Parts: sequence; C-alpha cells; structure tokens
Amino acid sequence: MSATPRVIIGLSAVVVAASGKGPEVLLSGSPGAIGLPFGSFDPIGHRTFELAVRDFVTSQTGFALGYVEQLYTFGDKGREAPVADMGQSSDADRVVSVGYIALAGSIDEGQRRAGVWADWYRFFPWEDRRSEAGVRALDLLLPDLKTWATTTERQSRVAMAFALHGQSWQESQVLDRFELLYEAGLVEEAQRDRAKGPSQAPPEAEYTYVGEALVSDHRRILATAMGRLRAKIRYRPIVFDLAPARFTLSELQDLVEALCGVKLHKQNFRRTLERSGLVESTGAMHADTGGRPAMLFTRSATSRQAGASGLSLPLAKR
Amino acid sequence: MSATPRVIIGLSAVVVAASGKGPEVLLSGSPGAIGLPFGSFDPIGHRTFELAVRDFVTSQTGFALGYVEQLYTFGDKGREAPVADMGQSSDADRVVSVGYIALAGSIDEGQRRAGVWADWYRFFPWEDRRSEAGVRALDLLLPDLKTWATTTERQSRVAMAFALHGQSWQESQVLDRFELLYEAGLVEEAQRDRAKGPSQAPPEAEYTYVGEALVSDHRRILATAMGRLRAKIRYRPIVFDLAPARFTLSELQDLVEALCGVKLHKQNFRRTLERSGLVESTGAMHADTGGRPAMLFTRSATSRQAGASGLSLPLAKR
DNA sequence: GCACTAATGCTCAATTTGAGTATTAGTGGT
DNA sequence: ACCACTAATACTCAAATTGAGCATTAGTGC
Repeated sequence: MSATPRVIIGLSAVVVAASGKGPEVLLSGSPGAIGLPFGSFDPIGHRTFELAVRDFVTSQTGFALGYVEQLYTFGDKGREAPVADMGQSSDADRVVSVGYIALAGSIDEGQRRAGVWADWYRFFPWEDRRSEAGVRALDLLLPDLKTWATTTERQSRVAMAFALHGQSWQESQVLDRFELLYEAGLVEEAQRDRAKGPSQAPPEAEYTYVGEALVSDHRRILATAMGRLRAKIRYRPIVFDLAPARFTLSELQDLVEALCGVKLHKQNFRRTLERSGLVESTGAMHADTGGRPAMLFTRSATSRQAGASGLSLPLAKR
Repeated sequence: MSATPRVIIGLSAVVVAASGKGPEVLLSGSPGAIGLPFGSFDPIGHRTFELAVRDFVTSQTGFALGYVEQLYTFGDKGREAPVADMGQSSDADRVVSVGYIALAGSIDEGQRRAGVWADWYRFFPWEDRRSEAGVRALDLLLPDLKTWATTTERQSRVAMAFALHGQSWQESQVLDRFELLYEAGLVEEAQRDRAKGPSQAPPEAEYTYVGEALVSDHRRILATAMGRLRAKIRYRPIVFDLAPARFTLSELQDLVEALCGVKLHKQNFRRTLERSGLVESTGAMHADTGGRPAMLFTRSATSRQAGASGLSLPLAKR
C-alpha cells in the first residue's frame, strides 16, 4: 500500500417538492448529463453531513430544505462514474456517495420555475400505477425481464417485485424493481457501466418506457429515495412536509396517490385520516373544485409530535 | 484548501446472534476499550462495503455472516473519537463510519465461547421491558431526564420516546431514547465527548442502569442496529435468520420477545404466525419442555421469498 | 329551477385483533 | 396405575379495523 488513494465523499440530495401536478425532484447538470444536486463533503468545513447537504443545496439551487434524512451510502466500485463538476477528484480516487432525501414542501409556479424540476415518473414510468401509461410501461418491459429471468431465483425475484402472481403491488419496492431492470440490462445505466464508455442505448424516442437515465448512479439513489418516502408515509406523518399548510382532503389524497403511484379509495381514505387525528379542519372552505365546496384542513399539533404515526393507504380496486 | 485532509472510512459491524439466552452482539477490543468489530475500508482492495464487512468480520472473529445490511453512515465531528487499532489514521484525518448490521444465526455454546459476545441489554438496560430490572432501570433514569427537559420541546420528545403519557412503548425507538440520554448527559459517552478526555463518569457499580459504554460512537451504532432489527421483524421474516433451523413456537416467541424486549400474548402469537404461512411444522416433536411436548417447526419456503412479510407482535397486557 | 360535479355521510359484511377459558399430552413422584 | 404439575394447543367471543358501496348535499354554470 504505497500512495494511499484518496476517498472522496460525495453527497447527493434527492430534493422532493410537491407542485400542483405531483412529486417533483430537483435536478442539476447540463443537458445530456443531468443528475441530482451533488456536492463533495469537506472534511474540514463541515461538522455533519446533514449540515453539508443543507448548505450545498441552498447555495446551488437557492432552496431551503425542510425535512432531511440520510438514505444510504453507495460505495460500489463501477457504479459511481465520476461526475463532471466534482472538482478535484481524479481517476485514482474512490468516490463514495452518501445519498440524502430532503423535502422542500409545497412549491408554487414561481419557485418551480426557479429551479430545474422534473416529475419523478420521467425516470420510472412503470412506478405510476395510476395511469394507463404507467401500467403499459411495465407491460412493455415484462417480456425482456422474463427473457432475462432464466433461473428460478431470478424468476421469483421478478415475480415478487412486479407482483406477477396476484400479489399486491408493493409501492415502496422501487429500488428492487430498478435493480432488477439494471441487472437485466434494460436501463441505460447498465449499458453505460458495462461499457465504461458512452451509452450504447437505442434512441430514446422508441424507449420511453424504460425511463430517462441520470448521471452516475443517481437514478439508483432516486429510486432509494422514492421507496423510502413511500414506505415512510405509512408510519410517519411525513406527507405534511410536502403538502401546503392548508389543504382539502382530496388534495391530500391526490398528493399521496401521486407519491405512491396508486389510486386510493376516497371514502376510506378520509375515514382513516379523520380517525387518525393527524388533521383538523380549519373553519374555511375551498370552493373552486367544480363540485361541492371542500373543507380546508391543517395538520394537527399531534401530527408534529415525535412518535406520530402515518397514513393508512386503502387501495381502490381496479 | 492546501493539504487536503484525508477521509478515512471505517466500517463497524453489529453482529447479532441468538444464543439460548437471547440476542448477543459480538465485541472486540481490550478491557476498558470495548467496541464493535471495526475495520477500515480499503479503497483499492474492496469492491463493495458489504464484501469488506464480511471480509474483516470473518478474518477478525472467525464468524461467517449470513444476512448483512447497511445501517447508517455516521459522520458527526466530535463523536467519532479515534479507535486505537485503526492503524494509519492520524488526528488530522476525518473518520466517517459506515455501520452495518449482520446476523450470525443461532449459535451454540462452543461458538459462543469462541468470540466475545455480550447480551445487548448490558448497554441498554432500559430497553428490556420483559424484566422488572429493565423497567426499574428506566424509572431510575426518568428523574434526571425530567430535570433536563426544561423546554416543552424536550418534554415532548422525552414523553414520546419513553411513552410517558399512556402511549404504547415503541420498541424500535431505541436510537431516539439513546440520543435523548446522550443529550441529557446521562450516558458516559456524553461526558467523554464533551471533555474530549477520559471519562468523568461516576463509578460504574452505582450506575448499572445507565448501561455500559462502548468506544467511540459504537453504542449509538448498536442502538441504531437494535432499532432497525426490531422494526424489521414486523415487515420482513428476519427472525428466521437468528432462529435455529427447527424450533418450537415458544422458542421462536422467546426469541422475538428477547429481541423486542417485550412480552407477547402467546395464543395470539401462534395464531398470527400459523396464519402467516411463514412456518410449517416438521413432523417431529420436542419433549424436554416440562409440559406437553411441542411441535417443531421450520420456516416455510414462502418465508424465503423476496417480498415475504414479517411477524405481528401481539403484546401481552401487563 | 336544472343538470353536473365533487365532497361528505352512512351502512354492512369480512377480517383482523385482543383477551381469555378449556383441553391435552407429556413429566416425575407415590 | 393414579396424581399433581407444566406447557402446548384448541376454541370462543367481542371490539376494532378494513373493504366496498350507496346515498345525500352544496356549490357551479346554464
């Protein structure tokens, strides 16, 4: 062990916000090399990772983060293709990236235009089970997945992850599904990592159902974030960090549906929500819904307490 | 930024095994400086963190790991007091430690004696709600915690974490509780980190209810592992990675109770377990129980599938 | 006043929990 | 062989939680 190679710690943040249309993530980079906001950790200047993340996201994009949580630390050799703007790293360095998820709350059109935001389903079309398009995306991927699944072990993984044998769709298994697609070589990143060169992937237009690729392993980090967020909704009142201060129950439901990519049973959703004590009605009403005006709610004080539980997700039948 | 300080990545593993008496963790170090098995990550030799963890645990302790999962990456300055055997690190380096949890299955007396194992409640006496001793440990801590809780925010955190206002005890909030005790200065590590010198803590004998300290931030990593494991039991069939190949339902229940530190309702435990399809009876019986012989069970094939769910924990009343 | 659209209210049956009581099959003495 | 003792296993019953719908209501734009 002569000249010890350096280890560079990169921090990547999945910054999620809810605009009118659903969950969006903040991107950075230039066309052709889009990725997550990314910064490298300064061993001297930064006391904790979390402070470092808040710091560089705000300075890079101008957004102040609310909730921040560490996701996972990715260190696999071969999947951390160096990012252009990483500065002082050289090929000899080993890059380890610590992924974070951050919630930037509900943003308006102005804020939205101030950053580069993208609907997260652009990267994972098959994760949106609300729309016909999402279901179709999966249908288009399945033949190739099945071809790849030559062993029983692979077949079983595919079947479980994509709920092929009548199981219920597990909305939080985003990473498992993405990793299967990666292993099967169906996403652009897989080609790229194998070739260690420019992507050999076919022209994009024909392959919209495989989703857009991101730089380095950022799509994997994003998948981790989606999964974590979707899982966490069930046991922590975390939706409220994405919802506006006041909302109708339908708006909240739309948000949850958008995050989880599934349709929920409306009446049962409101029932469990009201029973949970996580929301309380303000007196005010909201009119422009096209139908009967809806009551405006806010998150309750108890929903802010440390151990408050999350939402139940009563699925709507097909 | 002249001579960039190095970042050293340390890997710590919480290796859990179940012996007859309950969950035990593998320790290393010398008397007075006990900690978790610890190794530093070699940026050249190791392709992934997980391989590195398996590697150094096996070479340091001789145990082969089964299930391995990344826990969290700890990077706070001031809580990563350098560990003696870390080798080449110097004070100028920043140590970041990636914590892992690993399950070493069920071990017999021989294997047990081959390593340095300790009941994990030695470090967290208050986490064992099965015994009077554990409940008493918490009672002894509470006055000091309440004294520390001068703001409503602190009071609310304490109340939630320790279920003071009639809430149910959340067995997986191990880290929250430990962090509160740390912030309140009630555990030795807090003193140590503040003083940056040798511990000013009072003699151990009088303070068994605060638990034994570990080197660096290893007790925090252990708390993270306990919490993760306790939470995961509920949604993944992970107990079976700690249970022996064949077990009676009572043995399994004892194991779960030991892990979660709570007592469960026997009849309801077996009911949900049998319904879940996670276990299947072998024909064999197990006699030496002092009462009616018990059926021996094994984990079923479905419990090994990727998406299999975990156990429900029907609590027994007080 | 009428048609239309959501928001809200209510109902009912199927499951899933929580808490026990009742049996049963071994063991070790006598 | 009979008894006391100890767990394991079987059943029961009510309360609480879900899943699925049908019914009513309060706005909006003709």
